[in-house]
Amino acid sequence: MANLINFFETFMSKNSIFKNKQVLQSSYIPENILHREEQLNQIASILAPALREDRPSNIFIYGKTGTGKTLSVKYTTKQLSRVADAREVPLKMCYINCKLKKVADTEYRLIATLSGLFRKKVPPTGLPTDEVYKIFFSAIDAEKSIIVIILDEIDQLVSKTGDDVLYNLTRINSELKNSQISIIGISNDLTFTDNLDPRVKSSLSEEEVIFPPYNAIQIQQILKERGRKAFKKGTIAAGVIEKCAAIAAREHGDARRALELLRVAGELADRSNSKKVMLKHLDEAEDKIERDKILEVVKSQPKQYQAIMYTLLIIKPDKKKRFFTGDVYSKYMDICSSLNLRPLTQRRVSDVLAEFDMLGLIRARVISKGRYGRTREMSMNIPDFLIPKVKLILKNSLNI
DNA sequence: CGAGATTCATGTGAAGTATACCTTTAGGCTTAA
DNA sequence: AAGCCTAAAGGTATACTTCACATGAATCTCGTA
Repeated sequence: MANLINFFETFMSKNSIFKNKQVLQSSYIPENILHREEQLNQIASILAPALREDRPSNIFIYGKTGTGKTLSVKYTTKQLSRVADAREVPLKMCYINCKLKKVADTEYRLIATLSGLFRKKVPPTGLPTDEVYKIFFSAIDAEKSIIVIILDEIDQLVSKTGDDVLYNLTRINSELKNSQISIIGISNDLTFTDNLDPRVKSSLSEEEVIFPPYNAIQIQQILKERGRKAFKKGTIAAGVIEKCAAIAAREHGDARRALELLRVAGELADRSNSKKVMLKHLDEAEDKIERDKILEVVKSQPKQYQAIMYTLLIIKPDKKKRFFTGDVYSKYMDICSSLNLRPLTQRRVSDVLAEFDMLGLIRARVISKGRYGRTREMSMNIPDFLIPKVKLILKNSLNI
């Protein structure tokens, strides 16, 4: 006990190198956004008519991850609704991330969570989908207002459930008496619109905004700006920002990654009682981020998925080695029987493996081996140094 | 020797099933007049 | 008689299974040079 009190005391008296760590969190919205003037202006001028209670055009936004799409949209809509509030213009913004499982990854759930934002609770299952539409419909049409629905990572939704949802959403306007909705779709898949129903495509992308990647210099400026607010003066060693930017620029100019890197490096520096963020902290941070991300994904998988993941690790944890669906499935059957777990069918396992590919846990592609059939060729995408740790987690969670 | 047919192992789409959950309805019980 | 609670009935979404067909290049077959 005494030890811990001591620990907390020193923790508090020890001065952190952070001034305000929040600034580096990905949820943080700075008051001025660098290098996105053009995009911000575009979005703002498209949305501005909302203040005169006209329906703004639908917007389709694309650009790779970490190019500031979400940030810019949130920033604009936040300012816009501030003005709207001041002038008592009825304007409502709904931000939804379609990637989140159990939140908005099916048509039903999307409309359900949307209704939830209007204080109309919808049960997680049981209602017919059109019933949910009706609930949503009456919720938004209850009083006159302009509603902007922001669908982040919209490509995820469509690839899983098709574009009917979008069609229904864009069509809903003609039925509404009081309100009008417009949709902002955000996607980081540039080819996303290609497989879209032409009607949906044309109405969703009445306006388009493109976010190009940042270059290394721009990322540096962003990092400096945020670093200045986040860290106390003189706590960043020379070259740290530069290296951080270089690492991120290597990955198509992903600013989110750069900021995360800087934050985690700072945390590591703090923890090791260092007075400055050093270059070595960056290296450590890179590992830690990757590790945490993967461990997080693995931990949050359902049991069956974990069993399959475990099978993959047993088969060949080597990054280079290739393996096929057949190998995986037969081994998986073994593991299931030794675990007393009812095995899924091969059909299902095939889908799960495809999902692992999407999650980046494995790399997979479908190949034909000619006379020897056709299969999914896979290789592990989890770095070697993490394998034992992942294995341990799975063992724990599967009671092995 | 080369064009076309064959073959294998599994991908993939569609339809069916089990489960968990929702609303509605009918019956049974209580309560108040 | 009206009100309230409970359990059964009837309905849905979702995760998974079952069924059946699609794939595509290595290999085989067979006619031809």
